[in-house]
Amino acid sequence: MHGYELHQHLTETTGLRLVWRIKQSQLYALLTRLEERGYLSTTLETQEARPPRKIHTLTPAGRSALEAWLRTPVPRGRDFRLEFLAKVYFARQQDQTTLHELLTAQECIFDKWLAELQNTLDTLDPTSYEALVYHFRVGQVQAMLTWLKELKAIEPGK
Amino acid sequence: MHGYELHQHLTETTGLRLVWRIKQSQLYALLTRLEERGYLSTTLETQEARPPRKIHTLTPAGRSALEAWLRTPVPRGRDFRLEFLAKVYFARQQDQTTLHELLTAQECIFDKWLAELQNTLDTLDPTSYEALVYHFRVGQVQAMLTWLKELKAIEPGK
DNA sequence: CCCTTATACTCATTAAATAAGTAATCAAGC
DNA sequence: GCTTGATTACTTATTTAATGAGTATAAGGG
Repeated sequence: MHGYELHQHLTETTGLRLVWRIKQSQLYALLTRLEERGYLSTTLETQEARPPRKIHTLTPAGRSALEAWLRTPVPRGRDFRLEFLAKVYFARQQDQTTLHELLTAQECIFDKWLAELQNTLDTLDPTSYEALVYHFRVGQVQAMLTWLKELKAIEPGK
Repeated sequence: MHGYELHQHLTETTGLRLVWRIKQSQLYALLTRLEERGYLSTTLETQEARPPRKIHTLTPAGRSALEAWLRTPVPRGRDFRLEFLAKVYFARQQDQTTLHELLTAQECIFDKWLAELQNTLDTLDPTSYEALVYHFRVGQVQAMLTWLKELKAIEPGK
């Protein structure tokens, strides 16, 4: 796909735009960076009377980086809203197994984190600011965990 | 306070560092920006054999901007984790009324947002990616709302 | 015929964040 | 007594992300 077309997909067609919005100029910059890093190869498709299209294709390195990325859960809660939901977007387009494994891996990470949070919360003065922050985090992680579980239940499982 | 001291407070003493971490160089940059915008006034305190301290004081404009900021709820959920929790940090140092009003205002905004989310969720194909994203958001907002309510109940409220 | 919209990409600028440095003092250790 | 390392206080350079605006051309609509 060339940059222009890709941008159209991202702003119109795709559901991905719900979680990941990018301006045109930023996308172009991103594409050249991805090429520099060897994830994309680019060929020019000249047209008469229009600027030539840069057709970008995933290199083998690019494809395997993508595959790896989309199987890896995110380490921190703050990456969930954007990055993890993007992973889910792509994982759903692969087989259901990929999605299931992603969800389970993420659940596992959050289970551990939740336990840690609960632990430190217990050590804190319940009237302190710290306690209030930890209490908030516990709530957020719990919400993410129930969402993960519900999604696993809904999806036409493996 | 001068920049160095402020940075020490932010990395050691304060509970604020739980939600808001800043590198030294970034803090200095921020302070000069705040001065440029008229929120801080700066005086030099020369010492022998040490670089002079820049003592920063809130201008009236700065103080009132702070007051306004800390009474204003955040418009979007993604600003909650960092910005809203910071507001709570400062609001707790004022009288309890300020905190209570902040919490209530935020609750009000999220109530409306939740209703909107529920509405659009109903119109969506439940197997679509969009539905899944909205479902997630509903969960997050609900978690924030219960946290807000619990905090209101706990604080020695007016 | 003029004005808008679509096509396709570029460039300049601002803003945010990190890393790394400076240069002097003081305390402690071998 | 000489080095090592921590403390004080602020600077500078570099990278990265993000925004905004701009270019040039052609097709389509009133």
